[in-house]
Amino acid sequence: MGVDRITGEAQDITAKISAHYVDNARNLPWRVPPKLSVSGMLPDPYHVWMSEVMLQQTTVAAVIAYFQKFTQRWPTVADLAAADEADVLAAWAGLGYYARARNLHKCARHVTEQLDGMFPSQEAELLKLPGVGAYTAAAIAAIAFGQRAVVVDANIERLVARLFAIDRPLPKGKADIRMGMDALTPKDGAGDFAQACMDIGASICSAKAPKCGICPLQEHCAAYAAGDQERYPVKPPKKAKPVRKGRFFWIEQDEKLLLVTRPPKGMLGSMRALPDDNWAAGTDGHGKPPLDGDWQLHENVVQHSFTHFSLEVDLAVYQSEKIVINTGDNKSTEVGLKPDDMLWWPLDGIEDAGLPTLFAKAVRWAVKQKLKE
DNA sequence: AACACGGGGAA
DNA sequence: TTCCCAGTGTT
Repeated sequence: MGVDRITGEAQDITAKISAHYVDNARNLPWRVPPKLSVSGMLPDPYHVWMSEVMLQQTTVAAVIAYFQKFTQRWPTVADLAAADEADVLAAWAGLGYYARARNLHKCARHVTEQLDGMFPSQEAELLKLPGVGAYTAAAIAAIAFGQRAVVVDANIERLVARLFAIDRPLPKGKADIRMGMDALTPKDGAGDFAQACMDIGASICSAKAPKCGICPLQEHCAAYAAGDQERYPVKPPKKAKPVRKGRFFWIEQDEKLLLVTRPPKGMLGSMRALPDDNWAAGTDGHGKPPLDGDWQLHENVVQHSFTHFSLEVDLAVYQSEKIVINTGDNKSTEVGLKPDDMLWWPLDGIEDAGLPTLFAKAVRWAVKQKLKE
């Protein structure tokens, strides 16, 4: 069953999606409500860009608080460009996929310094910006600039795959899905139309237990007609997730905790962290502490799941009285700690250090242990 | 084309 | 547990 089966109904489907949006749009902080949107009002491109980047592989519920925090702290793209990268990354901590935050800051500087603070309005130009891919470029062009662009995110992927019963598995099936969305996308109001589709995808055409009974597109849906809704979109089988072991090192002195800044690329790149045994390199960590002394080992205090592996974490606590770390020169110490990347953070305000969740979990465990003693 | 890249919520 | 989420960049 192909897209062509349904093209005759395309305008009908489009009209029903648009109509549904008028009364059922989610009220989201980066959005212009449909009532205002019809009179031509467009949202701030900075807000659209910020929200779209945050929403990449991330649920709306998780994004809202971060969006509020970022736009209050950095109201314009120039403000964000003027910020230190470390502050932006710390503010992003907990949201995940930290390359997004590095690219966000890089993009803000590019737009501010090279583009006079104006985001491009054309999809092809948007696509050149760091952290802006096919989806985000189309979304910004349509939502912030009123361009006709074919927007395909996970919601729309699912909605269209079901509507047309697209059998070719992803990622190849993405081309069919895109064609279907192209056939539906109106010349005017593509931004609201995309958001309308996403809302239906999120609240009706959900991944599990879709609410076909209240779906305005029920009579047009090929998957529903076949009683096969949950089969779409067809995806390839998933790979098994290996389990890896790693160790964090707790070094405390004068009520301050030793943190490091991680290397700028790869896992949790450029984020502040506890010193560890290099578990991120692709295998189990080596387990060796970064300096000589007495260590108390606590096994398996944290479990954490990443996209492609799970991690079991031990925490080794430094017990020796006085810590001797030569920070006088700029060489790597024998133990693998680079003075430039080290910082002592008051335990008191450790929640402000901007630690990714993995390390925040270990800190919470350690603080809790200490209270019990 | 396949893989790396976080974290939380839902069932 | 497993699956999924307003994907992008690298190899």
